[in-house]
Parts: sequence; structure tokens; C-alpha cells
Amino acid sequence: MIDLVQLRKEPDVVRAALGRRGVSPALVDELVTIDVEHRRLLQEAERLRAEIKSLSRQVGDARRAHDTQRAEELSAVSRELGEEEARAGADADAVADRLREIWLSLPNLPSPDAPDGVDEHDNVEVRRWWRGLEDGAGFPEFGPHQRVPHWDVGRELGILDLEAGAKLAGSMFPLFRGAGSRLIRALGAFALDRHADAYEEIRPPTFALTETMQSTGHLPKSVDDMYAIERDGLWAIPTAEVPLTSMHRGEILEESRLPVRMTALTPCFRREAGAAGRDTRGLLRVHEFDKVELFAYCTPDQAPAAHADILERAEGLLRELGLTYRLLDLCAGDLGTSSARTIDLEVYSPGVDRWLEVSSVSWFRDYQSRRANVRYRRADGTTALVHTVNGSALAWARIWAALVETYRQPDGSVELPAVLAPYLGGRTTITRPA
RNA sequence: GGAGGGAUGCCAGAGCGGACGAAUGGAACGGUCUUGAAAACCGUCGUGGGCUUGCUCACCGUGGGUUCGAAUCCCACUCCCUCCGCCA
Repeated sequence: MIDLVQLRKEPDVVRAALGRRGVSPALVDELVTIDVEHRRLLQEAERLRAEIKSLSRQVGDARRAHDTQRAEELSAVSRELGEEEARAGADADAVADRLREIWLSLPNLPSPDAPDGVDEHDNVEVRRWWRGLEDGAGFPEFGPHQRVPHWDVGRELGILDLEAGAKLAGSMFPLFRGAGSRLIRALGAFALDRHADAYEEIRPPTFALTETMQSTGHLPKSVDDMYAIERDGLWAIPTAEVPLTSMHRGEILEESRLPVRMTALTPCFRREAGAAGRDTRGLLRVHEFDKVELFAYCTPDQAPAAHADILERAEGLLRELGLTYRLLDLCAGDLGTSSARTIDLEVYSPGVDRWLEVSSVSWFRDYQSRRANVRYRRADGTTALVHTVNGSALAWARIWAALVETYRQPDGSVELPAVLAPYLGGRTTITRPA
């Protein structure tokens, strides 16, 4: 949620900032109006409430003094005020509901650093990396043996069985097998080990309460993108960001503990409603995938460094895996609801000849912590909302695709990077089954 | 799934219709004393909202209800503990 105090003080700044991402100024104005109205009604209800409390005390006094008549009189007055207060309270509640509805639905203010733009076409490419770049090598040339899409490679080598996945859960639920399954497991373990120096490893529940989903901003906005288990009031998490952001929900952290850094490997579920066709073949877009998330609660001062650290770690993994990738600075119009600034990492996958998003490293400022009510106590005793930052490092289904395409050999086998050897029982070659 | 017990401040724990935002103890912080420390003693010690910055409102697991008045009574729900059942 955005800061209502800021909205009151500088409505023009808020209107302009949200305008950069396409929010109608009328909606902002409505929130301003409703906020004023809400406070007016609240004052009225509270004034009545204070009077009732005072009268009730006097009733008690009269009773103790055995002045029954006076007690009855005061009770009668208070009872009448009570009815008035109930009406005033109901009015205030109704306006509060509307206020909260708009407030929850408004996205975060984009950072002034985020580039202007309306959609993904306006994102700014920051840089590219490929193996050998530091030694002066040009953008890699990919041979014909690498121009085979991963769904074909996977079928040839018996490591990806999309038909079996579809049979079990429907399309876009991939099933990995044999060396392919082991590769997914290896990637998750590899990443967790790399982050263990600074990030506490967490294995959170895969399902979350509505309240938990609201804290990150996934609800109510993206309700159609989520899988719901209605009978139990649960949602399948779309990313470990959801549970990690709520780990300290409603708590006040000591400043000395910050930054609190955590990492988690979880399945991620996305309904991808409306997505179909060319963009969704194979592993390009799936309903369930494994991902390692990096997350930090920090002070506003620590946030830039925390954001940079997550970005560096995500890039570091890609470099270790030798994959070609680029960084995109998301424009204001393409930012996720809750984010103020996001850098996307896209890996180049030669078989499908596409850049695939494998990480999104975001700084949310206090937008999520205001929803989740996560604060910290400064040395001087005052409290303030923490900032949250997070990013994938990395989303494995698409990495899996990029790996088998990039490292496909002319003989059809796949020779994976040596850095994965410890996680693959030493076997980095995947060959066609006999 | 069944039976019973519980949920109060940083922690422990009292309060079970009337000045209760809440006793008491511990922890923490500040001070006195001390060469220093400990002990002792004194003080501070929840969060948020509103507005006329001094007042006011809300919060005792959550949501309803009863009442002039609710931490306290009633209803529902959630979570925790004990026992039974089932089970990876």
C-alpha cells in the first residue's frame, strides 16, 4: 500500500508518479476525497464514543451511591447516544471499506530511477553477458546442433515427458524424468549452497492464507493468476516471496538484526490464464516450476545494497552456468504492482531463439511492509516500516531449457557445465538412452 | 476425526462486568552507590489512528452479540497443549 500521509501532503506527487504507470488520476482523487470523508466520520463516531464512556462511568458512580434514579437517567441518555454512535460507526465503516478497497488496489509508486514507458517494449536493456566476454569474445555463434528446441531435446534424451505431465495434471505441467529430473534437483541444490553464506535457508509451506497473499500484493490484484484450494481457504504460492515476506508479519525487528536475509527453494504455481500458443510451448511458460528465491528485510539505507547483492548473486549463477543473458531495467508501465524498481534477467536460449525471463529482482520500498506491517525499531526507540527486496536466483524450468539447448553437442548429447558435477553424481553428460 | 484444557504487554503471569491499557515478577534501558563490577535502591519501559499537541479513540487470539458500560458474559471461528483414533 502507498503511504496515505504522503498522499495527504503531496497528492500531486502521488498522482504524477502513479500516472507514469497508467493509474487514472481520478482514482487517486477519489482516494483523497474518501480519506477526508473517512476521517470526518471517524471523528464524529469517536466523539460520541468518548461521551458514552464518560456517561457509563457516571452510571457506575451513581449505582455505588445507591442513587438509582440518577443511574437510570444517565443510562437512558447513554442508550440514545449509543444508537447514534452505532449509525456513525456504520457510516465510518462503510467508507473505510471503500477506502481500503481502493488503497489495496493501487500499485506502488515507481522509483524516479525507473525508465519511462508503458509496456515491455519500453524496458531498457542495461547490458549483456556471454561466456568469453571478458576476454574480448563477440556475442556467441550458435551451431545448428544448438538450434533444437528443448522439447525435442528432452524427448530425444528421455528427460522431459510433457505428455505424461499433461496426462496427470493437464497441459503446462511438465514432468521431468531420469537425468532431467536430477538436473532440476541439482540446480536447486547448487543455488541454495551458493547463497548459504549470507541467506538463511527456509523451506516454507507451499500454500498460504489469503492474508499472506495480500501482504505481498498478489491479492486482490492477481486473483485470476492464482490457484486456490477453496475448501480450505488456501492459495498455492506463485513464488517463495509470498511466505518469506510474511515471515515477520506484524512484528517489530531490532535494527541491529537487519538486514534479515532468507532464501527458499519452492515450487511456484501460476495459472497463466489466457496464455496459450507459441509463447507457451515446452517449458517457456508452465503452471508449476521450481525456483530459488532470495529475500531481505532491511532499512531504507540498506535497500540499494541488498538489491544489488541479489542481482549479483543471480548473475553470478548464470555466469557459473555459462549461459548468455541480458539485464532489463523495467519501465514504469511494466513494473509489477508492488515494485518500485525491478531489474529482469533474461537468458538466451538458442534452440527456441528467445530471451527467457529467469529472474526479477525488485525493490518494494515500504509498499509490502505496510501491508504486512513489518517494522523495525531504531536505536532511538522510534519505529519505521522496513523495506523489502527480493529476486529469483533462479527459476529453474527455463534454465533447464536454456541449458539443454546451449550445451547440446553435435552428436545429440548434452554436456552440462562442470560446476554442476557435484550435484549430478559426477555425470555431466546426458546421452540418448540405449 | 473424537474428548478436554488454554490464548492477556519483550517473557512469565494476575485480573473473570464499573477509573483496566491492564497488578506482580523477570528481562531491557537510564540513574544513585562503587576504584570497577555485582547486589541494593530510584526511575523508564506496548502499538497504531484522529485532531484544535493536549486531548481523544482503538487494540487483552479473530469475528459477531448482550449491556449505560466488556480483557471479564454469550455465540462462531482460528491456533496451541493433553489424551484417543488414523497416518507418511
